[in-house]
Amino acid sequence: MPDVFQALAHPVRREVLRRLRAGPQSAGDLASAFPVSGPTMSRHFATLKEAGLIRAERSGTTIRYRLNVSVADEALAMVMALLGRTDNDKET
Amino acid sequence: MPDVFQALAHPVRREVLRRLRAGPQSAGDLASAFPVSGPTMSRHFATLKEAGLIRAERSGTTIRYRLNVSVADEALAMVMALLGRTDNDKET
DNA sequence: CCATTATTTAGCATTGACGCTAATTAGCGT
DNA sequence: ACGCTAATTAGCGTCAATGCTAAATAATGG
Repeated sequence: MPDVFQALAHPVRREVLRRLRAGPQSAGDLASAFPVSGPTMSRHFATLKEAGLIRAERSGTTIRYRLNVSVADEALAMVMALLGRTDNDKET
Repeated sequence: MPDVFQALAHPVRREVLRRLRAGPQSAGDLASAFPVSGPTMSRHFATLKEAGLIRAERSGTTIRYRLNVSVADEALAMVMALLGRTDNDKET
């Protein structure tokens, strides 16, 4: 799984993930919500896909993307392990 | 707050954060734990500092870094908002 | 098979990240 | 002031990420 953190590093990709939390969406619909070209969006999808965060599913001519919940959960667990509290500190 | 996600995107910086969870540590001690030059480490510290994730504190000639718990908590909350479950899905 | 729509891949330019060595700043002891 | 140690800033390569337009692939309908 090629670096989930790298995939999260770009605002467009984060927004894609946020939109996919509401449910699956086609590449086209997703792409039209951003001020970048289709090919560029396609590359962002590929990055998210390689990180395992989303999955593609063909439906005729359109491709529907959806959040890969298990990997998202793993990523969240990693971040918690990294930044989460352990009752070692006590300040702002 | 200059992109926390960008700061988390590099493995060395993540490891630094992980080490700082155990408590404050000097720049030198921290740096000697990684196979990169001091100046490079210094830049990583700067990135983490700009993201607000760590704080510097001079102690004589040495500089001690420590996790900024409040920002770490905020970052964690952001990731949870991004990837956390909402009871909308039901699969692997 | 050709046209059309949806999406990705190819190719290219620009920008930013990363890492190095050399030089600089900062503090302390003599 | 000088020298020493700790750390950062400056300057410079190199490589990866981002974004574009143009071309290719995939699926469907006539």
